[in-house]
Amino acid sequence: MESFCYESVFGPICVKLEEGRVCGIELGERCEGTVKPDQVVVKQLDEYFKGVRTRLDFPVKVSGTEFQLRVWQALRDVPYGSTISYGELAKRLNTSPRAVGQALKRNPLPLYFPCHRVVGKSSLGGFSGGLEWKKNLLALERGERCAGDS
DNA sequence: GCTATTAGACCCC
DNA sequence: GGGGTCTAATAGC
Repeated sequence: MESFCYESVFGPICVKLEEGRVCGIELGERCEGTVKPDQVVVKQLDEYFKGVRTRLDFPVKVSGTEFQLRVWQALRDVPYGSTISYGELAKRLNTSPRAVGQALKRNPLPLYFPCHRVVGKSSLGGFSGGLEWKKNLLALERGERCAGDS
């Protein structure tokens, strides 16, 4: 498995590649970096973390059940800077909130599939890379300086 | 197949 | 706000 490390403002990110395509993103993980960082991916991440880019679009390789792919694809319809509840997303996919949560948890490509934009109805919900990331990313998209600022 | 588990939602107190 | 109950997909048996 090829990989490289990207240093974001919120912390390190390990990007995993397969056949030149992104197949995994791990937030908060610093990895060895077996290959030279992919400039296309790095540029998009730079722009995203600067708040310039609202959508990541690089070649990816995803694997999952048909249901999971449907959920992840649906995420890309959630507009930048807004959030959707698990229930609402479930309604769109004609399934249950619980199942949506299961699929999101197994999302191998956070950021690319913006699972941080999915929140619980009366709580933040969870996040695979840690809740701090979710809060930071939402703050970034809402144009705030930093999470927790008052 | 069946059972336990889960990043939710709902209702009731 | 803290318990129960329903829920659908998944992992493990």
